Amino acid sequence: MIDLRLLRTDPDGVRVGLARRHKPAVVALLDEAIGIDERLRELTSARDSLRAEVNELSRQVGTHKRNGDEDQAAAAAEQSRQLGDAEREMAARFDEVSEELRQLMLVIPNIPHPDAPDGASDTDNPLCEGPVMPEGFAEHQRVPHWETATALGILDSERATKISGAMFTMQRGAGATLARALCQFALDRNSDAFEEIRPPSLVLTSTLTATGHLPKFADDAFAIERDDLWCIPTAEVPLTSIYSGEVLDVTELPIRMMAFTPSFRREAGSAGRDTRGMLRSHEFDKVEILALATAEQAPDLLTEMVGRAVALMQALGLPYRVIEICTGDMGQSHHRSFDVEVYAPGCDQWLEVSSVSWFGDYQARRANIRYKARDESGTPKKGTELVHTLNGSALAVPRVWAAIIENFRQVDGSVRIPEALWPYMRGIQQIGP
RNA sequence: GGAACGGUGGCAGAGUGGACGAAUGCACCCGCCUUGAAAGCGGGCGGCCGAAAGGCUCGGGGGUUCGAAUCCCUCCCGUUCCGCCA
Repeated sequence: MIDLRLLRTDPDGVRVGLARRHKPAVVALLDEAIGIDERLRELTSARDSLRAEVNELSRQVGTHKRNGDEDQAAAAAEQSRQLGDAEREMAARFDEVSEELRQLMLVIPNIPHPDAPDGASDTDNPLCEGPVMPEGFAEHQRVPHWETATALGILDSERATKISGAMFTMQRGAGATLARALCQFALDRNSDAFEEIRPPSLVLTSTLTATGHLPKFADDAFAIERDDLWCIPTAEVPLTSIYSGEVLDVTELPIRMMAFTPSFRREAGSAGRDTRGMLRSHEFDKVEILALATAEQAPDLLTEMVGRAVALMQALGLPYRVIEICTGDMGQSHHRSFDVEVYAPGCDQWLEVSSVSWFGDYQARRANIRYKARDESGTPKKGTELVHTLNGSALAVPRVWAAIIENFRQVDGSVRIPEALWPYMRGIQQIGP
């Protein structure tokens, strides 16, 4: 959620900031929220002053009773009872308006960072690093991974569909080993700075709301309705909420965590796209890195985390590039965001293999993750501040898997395994004849 | 799933209808004392909303009452025992 106080003190600033997303509906929501908030504040003070009177009268009842003055006590009680009725009515109206405002605030997106590039859609995303299009591929690399992998017996999409329906994949033999090796590799490469976590893969509604996936994107997630649980679409979801409702000490920050988890996505809006191979599926494995930080620590962490995602692609020897996400293409919770893409010569596509984002305090406000600041002498400051959250995929398995199969396909149809993965491959350095 | 007992501030732990936003201890902060520290003494010390007055907050929600940490209902969580189970 964006800061309600900022909305009150600088509504125009917020309006200008959100307008950069190029979504007129968003600004309309904002204006609606401003109006509701004004009503809410009027109700608050009306309700509070009624409560203050009831409380004061109740105190008087006590005092009178202690003094043995029953008549006065009864009179005050009667008066208090009448005010109490009015208070209840006012409180009910407050609750109604308050919930209305909350629901609205939950769907208002984050304000883009001033340095985020302006743009209307993904075609405006500027290139930060790497080639527009890499060159020098041989004919034997121009084979889609699903053909190569099926021929090698390491991808069995047909049987995956038999088991679970469309948009599920299954790797076998060296292909399954490769998928797992990629995870192990990504975890090991980040274990210098990130605590490894194995979080739950099913979460409460409140957990999925904290990251911004609910209420707006309910259609994109798998729900287990009978038990009121959701399948996580990314490890970002459980990791972000690990410290929800807690007050951390600034000396603990930044907190860095990483996790290997399955990720479940309904892909409701993508029906019919990328239906072949491993480019898009309902379930895939991913290693995620995440940090909780102060506002001051966040920019450097963002750079570092993009660098970590890039370093993995370099170590694997895959052609990659980094693009920054423009204001019109950003996700709801994003403040600033970068994608790492690798090139897959077989299907001739840039594949998004990592998305690293800074969320400002947007998620922390939803999840209520705060910290106690300290001054120069180390004395705790009064009050608390919201942390900033950042996260990114270190490595999303299927697309990297696909890119490896295509980039390292040999003339004879076999696939060479990048040397960085050898320690995790049980001695397999090449798949195929 | 069944039963019993619990859930109070950073922690421990009192509090069974009114003077309780909450004793006491520990931790923490400021000051005095000290060469420095400890001890001692004095003071302070949760969070949220609000410009303030004031309001809210004793696991969540609802109820009884003029008034609820305290009584009632319900849900959640924890501990122990039983059942079941990988």
